Amino acid sequence: MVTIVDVAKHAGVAPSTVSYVLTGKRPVSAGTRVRVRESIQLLGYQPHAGARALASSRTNVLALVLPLREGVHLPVVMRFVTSVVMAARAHDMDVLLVTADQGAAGLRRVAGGARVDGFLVMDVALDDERLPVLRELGRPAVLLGHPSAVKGLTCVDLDFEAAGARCVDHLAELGHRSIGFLGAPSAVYARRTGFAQRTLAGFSAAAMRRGIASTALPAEQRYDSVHAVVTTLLRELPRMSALVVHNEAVLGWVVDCLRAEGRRVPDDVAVVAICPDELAEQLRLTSVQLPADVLGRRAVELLMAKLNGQQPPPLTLLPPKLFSRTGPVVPMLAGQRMRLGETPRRVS
Amino acid sequence: MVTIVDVAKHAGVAPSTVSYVLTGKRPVSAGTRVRVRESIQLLGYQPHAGARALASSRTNVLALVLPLREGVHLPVVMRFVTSVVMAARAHDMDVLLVTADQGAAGLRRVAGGARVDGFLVMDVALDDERLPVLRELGRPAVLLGHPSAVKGLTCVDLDFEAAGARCVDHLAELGHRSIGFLGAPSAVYARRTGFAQRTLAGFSAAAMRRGIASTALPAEQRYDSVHAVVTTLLRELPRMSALVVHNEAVLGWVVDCLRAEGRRVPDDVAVVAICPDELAEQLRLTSVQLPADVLGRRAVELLMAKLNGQQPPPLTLLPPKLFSRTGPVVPMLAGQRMRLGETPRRVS
DNA sequence: CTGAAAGCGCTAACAC
DNA sequence: GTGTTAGCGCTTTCAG
Repeated sequence: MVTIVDVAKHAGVAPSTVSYVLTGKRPVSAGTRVRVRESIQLLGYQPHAGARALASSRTNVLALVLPLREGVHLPVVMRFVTSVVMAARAHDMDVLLVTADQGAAGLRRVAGGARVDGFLVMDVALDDERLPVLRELGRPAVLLGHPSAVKGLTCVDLDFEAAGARCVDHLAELGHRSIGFLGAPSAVYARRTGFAQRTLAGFSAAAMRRGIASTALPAEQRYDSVHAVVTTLLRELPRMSALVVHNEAVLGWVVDCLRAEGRRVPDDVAVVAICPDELAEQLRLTSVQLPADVLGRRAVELLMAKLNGQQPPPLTLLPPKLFSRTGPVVPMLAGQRMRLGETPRRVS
Repeated sequence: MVTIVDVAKHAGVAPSTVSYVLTGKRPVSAGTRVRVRESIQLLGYQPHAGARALASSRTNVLALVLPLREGVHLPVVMRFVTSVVMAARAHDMDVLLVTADQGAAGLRRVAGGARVDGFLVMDVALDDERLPVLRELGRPAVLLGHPSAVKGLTCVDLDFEAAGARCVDHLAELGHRSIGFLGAPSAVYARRTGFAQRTLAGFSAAAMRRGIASTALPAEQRYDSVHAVVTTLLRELPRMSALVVHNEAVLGWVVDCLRAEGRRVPDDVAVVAICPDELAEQLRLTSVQLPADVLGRRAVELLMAKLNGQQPPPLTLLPPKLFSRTGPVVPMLAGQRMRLGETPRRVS
């Protein structure tokens, strides 16, 4: 293995100088800097992460705490993961995965062993048991999602309340006076997950404010549940002309079910979703974006700020963006014809 | 911070003894062992990961290299991730995430800095550019998926070839004589991804062997593409009575499209999928399981074996398991009625 | 069965 | 602007 001493010898300088070239923590004359860089390149030197962590008590690793619970939409989680990893890499950080099932003990273990510099925690409940632990550990942490009391924390989230309201406003402007809401599985509300409750609250408040009739129901991740919810909504709100869907997993089925009940989408019932753009694009539905990439990146940036001793605001809320998609909604019903792309070619 | 010296003093032993109690690398008398354990507990001692790595050149961290390319199904990747993390934890290992976009350089960086003990690489292409790098790094690695030449490597994979054949066999036994194959996006085949090609090969060979008419087409992740493929298949194989689908992302649409073309599922066209059980269960389709949890766990176990100096076989293939689901397939068409669960209750 | 002590490779005072 | 050096906390010989 090639060490810092090897590099120092090769460049004819002291080990510390090599270190300073690498960290930039003290000025090095241009000449030596170049020489050291060349030696590093030539010898293929890579600082030993453990040694560095030991000497500097900085690991350049952050922990990403993942949810694994019912009702979390795997593709969305995966989008967060990739955006966090890429953002972290841009700050020369690596990402250590901690699954939520390891609970508070997992956080303790990882922090206690000085394995990570800070935490990124996803899927925070309104009254999350990990919050006291996070405080006690005294390591910088940023939450993706936010609990009820935000004081002393750093949280990033989409403004779900505004998102729920935004859907209503958009539909109201189009003239709808009776709007349904199809939400996440009931378990998600039962465990007081912030984003779900807030979206619903924003939706309800906006409907109330505008004197719009509305009803909200949770939907499980099964076709029959979605179907039951849709028929119930149609029964309870006979004049329902629009539906807000906050449940990525069953979004496609919602359209199916409306059609199965004889409602054309969007002519009879307009559908607005709160979901990742990619999914809405695929189904060609109007939607409020769930910008996992932006949220992930912002979370990493806030964590880096805290690691550098700054005190970012306790709550960063991203304003929701509604993207209106008109035109034919897929999937189509029997009998209708799609615009076809080129004829598929055989797999080679 | 509480160090090994603190524990040693508290227990009245030498630091080395504490170390040996922890690692078990040399026998310690029952009495002292208990005393040391108590002190550790009492003081809340956690070994410093960096110091440990420096002294022992073992990090207890493994790198998981994730694919991020077009056509990889995010939920499936996420299932692998969680199963790998949980299996790793069972071996007292943590998981560091490396995204494939970091490429060979990412592997070099992580290995060179002694950040990890070994690699788990997902989504390996038949002629993967990272393989030579992995060899050169000289760290234990296990591949999820396998390239064409397996010599000197350690790979775990579902036996996709057998999976493709299994679908044909199952359908043949049910009397089908004309079977279509709807595959992954063409990009997946273009980049010579092992699992996709092998499934197709197994399917084609089995059809050939049994004298069954068959046609295979790739499908993009858009409704119009799926629709085009389905109509093309129906045109090219007019007597097609069964369809094998190897494309999780569009599985639901396939059923929609068949119905849009006036074919009842499964009465007119039987559909067999190769996908995670959960998805098949949701759609109530017969399927060959994609057991991400088993594969992930097995991969970790093989990596641990290599870290312990063993030489596991170069290729572990899991036999495919077909799970037959009969009864109504969702989603239903307009006019048809689902068995309803209980009436949904309002979101509190 | 246990202790003493020499590093592991790097950083960050402290010197000049 | 650069060199010297004392640790960082742990493992692991070598001694007993």
